Amino acid sequence: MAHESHRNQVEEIVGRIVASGRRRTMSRQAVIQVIVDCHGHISADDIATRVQEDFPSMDVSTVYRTLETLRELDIVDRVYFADGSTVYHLRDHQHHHLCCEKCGSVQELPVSLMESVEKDLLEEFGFELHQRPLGLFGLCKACRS
Amino acid sequence: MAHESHRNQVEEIVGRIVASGRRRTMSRQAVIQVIVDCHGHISADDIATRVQEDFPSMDVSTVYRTLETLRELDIVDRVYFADGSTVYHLRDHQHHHLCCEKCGSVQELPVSLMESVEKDLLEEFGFELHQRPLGLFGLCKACRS
DNA sequence: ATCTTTGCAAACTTTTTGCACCAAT
DNA sequence: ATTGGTGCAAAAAGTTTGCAAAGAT
Repeated sequence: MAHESHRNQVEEIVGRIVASGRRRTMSRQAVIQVIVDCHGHISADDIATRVQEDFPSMDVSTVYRTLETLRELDIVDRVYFADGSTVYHLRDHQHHHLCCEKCGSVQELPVSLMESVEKDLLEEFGFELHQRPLGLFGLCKACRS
Repeated sequence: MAHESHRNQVEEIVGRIVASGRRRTMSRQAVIQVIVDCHGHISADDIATRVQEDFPSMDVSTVYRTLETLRELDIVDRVYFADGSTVYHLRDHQHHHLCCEKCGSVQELPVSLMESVEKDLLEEFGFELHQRPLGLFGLCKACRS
């Protein structure tokens, strides 16, 4: 099952935290578990809600502090979507997002699709694009038909 | 001078507000003046600060309410940048933004530069992109050399 | 005179911080 | 026993709202 197959990944990430000289704690493990399980992007508040199903005493501030630690270690990225929402996702998981304005689905988009733009920007403007993950909005295939 | 040449544009926008059945007020005129004068994007807080130079009693809430009105009338757009900041700009002024991470300069980018991506998304994913103004980050020409 | 808009204060949302207590090493 | 991490409460930062007074028509 899904949970089982993610255990190694969670353990690997916890290992990196410990290797950095920080401590192994339930809170950190739980936050990482949720991020790994969600297979994509998730908001800080949603992480808190899900973690609190198992650990009701866990505070949002701990979630934020854990996310900050994970960002310092380059394990997760924080992404500001074009609709104003803020989400987090694993860093090994580099991609943009196609968000459907109608059904709310989010589809991943390989960074390669922005490469032509990256090239154009450099040639026409001398601007070196840093590929921050983007949230692009529109209508998905299903909602268009 | 700049102020002089913008007067007509400000007046035209105020005219649209009046035409919509709303009232002509100093607050609205001042907010529009600042947005027109800034030639681009500006945050709600910066608008408030600049307006307060002339009208010290003007409250931020009035700025937000005015911005909401201007958005309802399709006069300004609100844009969420990829760095988490929120800015407003005139709607006739459709463009993306190239924000330099080093010097903070913001350069405008015609929507046409995303058109190849728009086409690719439709062909490869069946996704219909709605061109919301984007804030793209990287290094500008000057800072690269 | 009427009905809209404003200023002020207060609420709300999201994220950060100070501090005493608890837990991992 | 230390030092780092957590919960709680409170503070910031950004935005929205209720209400009575001021202003535009």
